[in-house]
Amino acid sequence: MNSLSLLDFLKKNILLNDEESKEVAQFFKFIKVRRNQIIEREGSICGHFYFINKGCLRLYDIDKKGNEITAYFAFENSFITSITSLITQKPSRDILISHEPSELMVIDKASFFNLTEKYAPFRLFYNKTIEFAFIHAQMRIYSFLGMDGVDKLRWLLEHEPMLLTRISSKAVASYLGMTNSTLSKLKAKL
Amino acid sequence: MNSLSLLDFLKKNILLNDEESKEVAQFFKFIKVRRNQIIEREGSICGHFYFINKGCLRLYDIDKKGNEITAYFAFENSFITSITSLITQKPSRDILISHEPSELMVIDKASFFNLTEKYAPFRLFYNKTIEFAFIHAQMRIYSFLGMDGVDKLRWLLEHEPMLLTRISSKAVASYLGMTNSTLSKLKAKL
DNA sequence: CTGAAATGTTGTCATATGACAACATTTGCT
DNA sequence: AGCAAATGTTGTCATATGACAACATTTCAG
Repeated sequence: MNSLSLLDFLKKNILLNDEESKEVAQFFKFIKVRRNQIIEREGSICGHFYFINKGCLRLYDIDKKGNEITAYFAFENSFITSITSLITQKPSRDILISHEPSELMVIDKASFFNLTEKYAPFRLFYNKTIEFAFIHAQMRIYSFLGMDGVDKLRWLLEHEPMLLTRISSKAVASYLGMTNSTLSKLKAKL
Repeated sequence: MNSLSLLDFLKKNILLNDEESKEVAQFFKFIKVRRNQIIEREGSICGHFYFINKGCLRLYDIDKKGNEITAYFAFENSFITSITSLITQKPSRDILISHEPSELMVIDKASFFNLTEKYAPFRLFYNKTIEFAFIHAQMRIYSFLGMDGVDKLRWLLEHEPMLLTRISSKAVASYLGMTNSTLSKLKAKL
């Protein structure tokens, strides 16, 4: 059964009971994606949330100079989407891509927000998720605006070491706001 | 009467009726602060939300090198607080300071969250506020990681021009992630 | 009002990082 | 398995920005 991990998550992290968890899970659809597969593209209005059963996704943007800037990464047992486009309902600047072969549970925006209306714990979970996404973004601003390259790399080793083991250097560099050649040189320096 | 602006805000932006607005407003306390007065200090656990009746506040942090990094600014008719400390209930890295003589309506954390329980429109407003704070932080990451100084300044002129008219250059520089001397030179270049 | 402190401007200089390129390595398609 | 494309490494060079300092201007407290 493909939604085992989602059911677990609904029970343990969102604190729904068995019954509710099954009801909620019915609104999700299982999809499988290859490595480096684009899941949401730039220019479209994002209408889905993705729960990651297995694998990892990345949300990024392409700036005026043609360079990638990474918004964030997500791994198993977490949700990801282009929240900006989803909330504003404007065409997205973001691209959502898989970095490993992944198994996802997809839910459309309307169903998702209906669930936040119907199930108080689900709403609470959504609100907490946004709060922590904000705190994380804020921490990144604090951390990256002041630091030089070596310090950013050390920061990453301390706070999000998984990125360095599971994600391509190019994508990590785009998350740290530097080029891949600079990142490569910094890693050599240690 | 000091809470006129708050009452207006509760009615127009949060969509509470007259009765409800008055009830809600009772939980706020009026305070007046001078220019450059510290309202929340580093190291304490933040327990209040501040509605700005008049004036402007800034939330910032001091990094390892001793440089200021600004999280955000807020002007009249908006809320501000050290949301990270308030949510995590950990000692704050943030300092909240006034940049003009300001009139504030303060509410403690517990009362605030009680209001989100009691009044659905108030809860909705809080959730929307966090969503947009997140979107704003994300936009800043996108905008600032890739850009050089001139582009950041142009970005600011386009998106938040009020900062350049109402806020000291030093504080603006700390928002853009550059030194005040660099900002000064960039402004000279146009 | 007056002087002290904070802020803003401008200059010089050192340095971290981007741009670009050559090459090595890994990945992915058929 | 084998070739093409993407990614990673390393080098050289140019440049934007930080560090620091001198000075001008503004702000603020007594």
